[in-house]
Amino acid sequence: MDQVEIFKALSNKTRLQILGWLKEPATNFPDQPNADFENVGVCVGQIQLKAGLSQSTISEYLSILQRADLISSTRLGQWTYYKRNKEGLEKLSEIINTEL
Amino acid sequence: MDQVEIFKALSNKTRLQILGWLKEPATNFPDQPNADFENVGVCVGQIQLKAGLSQSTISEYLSILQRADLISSTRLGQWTYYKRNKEGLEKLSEIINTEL
DNA sequence: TTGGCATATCGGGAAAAGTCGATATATTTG
DNA sequence: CAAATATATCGACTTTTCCCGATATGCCAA
Repeated sequence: MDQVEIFKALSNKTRLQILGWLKEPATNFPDQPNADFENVGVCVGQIQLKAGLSQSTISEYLSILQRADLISSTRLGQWTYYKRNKEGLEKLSEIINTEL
Repeated sequence: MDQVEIFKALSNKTRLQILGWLKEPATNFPDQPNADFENVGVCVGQIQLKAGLSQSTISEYLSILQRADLISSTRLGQWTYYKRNKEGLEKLSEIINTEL
């Protein structure tokens, strides 16, 4: 994964917020029914609701974050759940600490 | 400083390279005459030479990095020297580790 | 198997970023 | 002070990003 793409993914207020929300899903998405935050994460609709942007925009933003390895997705039935990707964030931290 | 602006500053290959070069100035700018890397850093012309983009572009890039607190500048005579800003980078690391 | 949700993809218009050459400003030196 | 040099700023053009509505796709239930 290109480093520039990681930083581009983070260069947007809404995408940064989403990542922050997914760090504490139980706190930030108290209304998600049948939540299994640990294993699957939060579904697109809940994130969209909280972000207040269009469905297509949020779907796109989530895929940008996923391409940057910052989040990962699981499909369950008609829902796609996204969660924080610990490994990707650790790698980012590593880049900053060793290369910049 | 807005977090988004920090990540935007890093969302460009050349700017990322500059920051990397300034981490090891003695290695990356062996030709700078009268170099005082510790105290002042590297002058714009040397960075421009290495980056291979126009003078105006590099000047602008350096000011973007400075606005993001990732580097700092010192004017000495007709030269402006830029160096890595340790504190800003530590703060960035902190953001990633605690908020994302 | 059809209708209804949830999500993804597509196409586009507006805004921002990338990058340049030209010009302005500051500093040193003759 | 005038010329020379280093850097900053400006104006312009191209490319990318933002964000939307419309449409497509996938999945479930009746």
